[in-house]
Amino acid sequence: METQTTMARQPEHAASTDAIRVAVSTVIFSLQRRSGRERPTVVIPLVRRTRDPHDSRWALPGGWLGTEENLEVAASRTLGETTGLAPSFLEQLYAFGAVDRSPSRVVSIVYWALVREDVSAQPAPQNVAWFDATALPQLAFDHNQIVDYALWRLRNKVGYSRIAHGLLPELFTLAELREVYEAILSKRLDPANFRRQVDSSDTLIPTDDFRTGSHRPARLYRYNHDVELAERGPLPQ
Amino acid sequence: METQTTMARQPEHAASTDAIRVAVSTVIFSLQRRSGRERPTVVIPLVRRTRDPHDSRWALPGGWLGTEENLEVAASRTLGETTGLAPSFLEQLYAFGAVDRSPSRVVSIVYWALVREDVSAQPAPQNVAWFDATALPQLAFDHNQIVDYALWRLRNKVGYSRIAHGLLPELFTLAELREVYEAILSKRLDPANFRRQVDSSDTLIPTDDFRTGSHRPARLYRYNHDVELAERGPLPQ
DNA sequence: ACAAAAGTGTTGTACGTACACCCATGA
DNA sequence: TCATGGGTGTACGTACAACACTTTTGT
Repeated sequence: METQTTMARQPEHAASTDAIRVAVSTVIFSLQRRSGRERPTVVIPLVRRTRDPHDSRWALPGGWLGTEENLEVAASRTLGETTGLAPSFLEQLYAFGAVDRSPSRVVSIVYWALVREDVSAQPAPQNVAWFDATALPQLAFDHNQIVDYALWRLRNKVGYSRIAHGLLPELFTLAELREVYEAILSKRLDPANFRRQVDSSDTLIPTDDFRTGSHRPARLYRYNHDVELAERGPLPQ
Repeated sequence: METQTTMARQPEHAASTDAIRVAVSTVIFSLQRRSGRERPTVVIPLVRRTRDPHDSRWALPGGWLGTEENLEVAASRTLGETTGLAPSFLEQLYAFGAVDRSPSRVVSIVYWALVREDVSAQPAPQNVAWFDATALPQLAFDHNQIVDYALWRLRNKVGYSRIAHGLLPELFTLAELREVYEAILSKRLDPANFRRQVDSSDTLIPTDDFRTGSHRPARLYRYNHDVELAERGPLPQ
């Protein structure tokens, strides 16, 4: 039979794969506030391309997978090269491999990450700029679709995990945490109910410090690192 | 600066990727009942390898990604070669790319699929056998971990989507549908509450036929194809 | 008539939402 | 003292689990 002969051919001979290359890219989410106390915006860093195809278009940070490099390591590497710091969250998003997504055949393993708010305030390297994630220009390749999908995952995950903490610095007020949720979900949340929800979930440790501002001081909280930002299931590593 | 030069190198020159090959594999779930009216078991088909590495071990169906072949097409192809039929559900699971998962460097894009119960009752091709998904032997490569992850996704998704319908034939009783949930989740469900839950969700169309057996006949239902088995988000295609 | 599955009704608890209300501070 | 955000109390509605109960068949 033809069938099982074909199937038994697992990874030991490389028939006609010569032209397929593997890249790793990362959608990196962070927060920015225009002026000091404004509501935050979800932003992502993009890299301006300096060659064809799509010369001078903005693209996701990424690069070729190294022969001796694990996928997640490659994602961390490009992430570090772009933001200069380590992410508070990093997860595989999807593998994009449509034949026509690039002139040559490229399969892109895309990751998505969160970096804390203070990080994206650092000066960005040349050719790197931060954009409002909901108002992007036309990007290179299929990167607009990729960002849309990453945003969808972010919004989803915010609903059933504590992932939003990954965008905040060590200490934060409940209002600041709520504003993160509001920025991601694009809707206002009831402060009273929000408070009860989060502090009935054992993820916050109250401190004795307060953020003093224009009104009644707000208590500062710290994230309880005993609970994971998000359950990842039985994935290796 | 070194940084942006590195990052701007997107997919136009193929430095040191020669040794990385791309495979596509699929975890295929179906149901089997030992005798006619027994409780169903979740089963998956495996292929016995006939070469090194891992000669004679069981492995997931899969093969090399064709140069002109989209990822999902490759998954469908290997799925058809194994089961002989089309899946009722097919979704990307994860990209596995650890350096040490195979003697040579292989990145496997893994899909998972559901095929209806009646399909897996057909005689399997030579070298293909169906196994209880919760009691597998030691498989080739990292395939045990992959199946564990696929099972986790299946159990998760069963909680928030109508995916279980994808394992049943066109017509089924509520008890049969409930048994699918019970087999996947490994726990018993209250028949009364289960009934209300599913038929308040607009996914079932009652027919005028009944399944007659040893007791009171049960109404047969049909799946309402207007509602998707599972929401996939803004993914391309 | 009886066993067993099909199918209905009822109740309690948990949780999210809406919103009224008090508290503490800067200006 | 007033405006405003911080923080508490309470009431309502929906969703789900538990379980008692009725219906309908085969034997």
